[in-house]
Amino acid sequence: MADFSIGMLSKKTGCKVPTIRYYEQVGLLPEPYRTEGNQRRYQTKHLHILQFILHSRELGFTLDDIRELMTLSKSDEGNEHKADDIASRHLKAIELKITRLVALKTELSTMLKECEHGQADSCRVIDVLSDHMLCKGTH
Amino acid sequence: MADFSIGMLSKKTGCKVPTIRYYEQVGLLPEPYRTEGNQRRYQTKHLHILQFILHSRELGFTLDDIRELMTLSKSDEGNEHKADDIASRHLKAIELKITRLVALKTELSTMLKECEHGQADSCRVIDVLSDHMLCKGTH
DNA sequence: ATAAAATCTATAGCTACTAGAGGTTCAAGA
DNA sequence: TCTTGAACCTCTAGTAGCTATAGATTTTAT
Repeated sequence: MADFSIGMLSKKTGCKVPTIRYYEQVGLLPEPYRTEGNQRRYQTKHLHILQFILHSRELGFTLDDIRELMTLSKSDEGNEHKADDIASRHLKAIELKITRLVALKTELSTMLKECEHGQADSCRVIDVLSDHMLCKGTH
Repeated sequence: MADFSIGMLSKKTGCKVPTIRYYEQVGLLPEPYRTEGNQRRYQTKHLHILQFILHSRELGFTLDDIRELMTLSKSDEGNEHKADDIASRHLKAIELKITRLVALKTELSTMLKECEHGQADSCRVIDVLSDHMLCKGTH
């Protein structure tokens, strides 16, 4: 029931202390009250909000996205579609990233395999990087 | 044969002018000579080095990686394995990123699907984000 | 009462650029 | 040759999302 310090909030959430202060500074986490000695004291509501932020971050949402999602969740009905839009937009971005990374992975593995199969002193990593033409059609 | 301006180098490579100056500033691209009026004039060697940088960046190497790769390519033999190491390390990092992104993608799609199949006003995007327990086992 | 641990603010640093201000130089046409 | 406009110059500050440091204060435990 007792309110808790920033260190406790950090332990409960796994979020580093300076990061908590940073989220407050950029307006994501509401300012808690202070002790007479000016230290922050948090309540359950702060815990929930911080968890929301952290979970959204894990899912790759930007702080701006999160800001928007939070105002949506506070305001009246009819905003679900907006939250939906933000999430779908984000999903598309992630799919694109995956596609690109898989292509990179392929190119890198090819480069490394060529290296392995050559003679000991013919590793081509640097040569391949120097020469665009050696890329196997991924760009 | 003629040496060329920064704008020309930019056109030849697709790299923006301020970015070229930035690469010079951080020591990746050697300083070219200057005209009497203090403008940069590049030669073919700069073009090749910049292409090396850009290609490595496309493959997701950091500027520090690239710096290391470039010193390796300059120095004596026996360094191929180091270049190899950098590349394999990088490949592993990419594979990890892909795994994580695929998990994210799954979680996001699930979230969005739950939203679609519910009644019109029961979109759960915000609720799911608020509650860690609703994640389907991806963390 | 004291000492250690935790907290406070403020500032600077990180990556890899990008944008802007305010001034100079170059190249081409008249 | 002169002029004009595009391209160039340097320098500073801003972006995202923190992290690290310094130096001072407060809280907690003994």
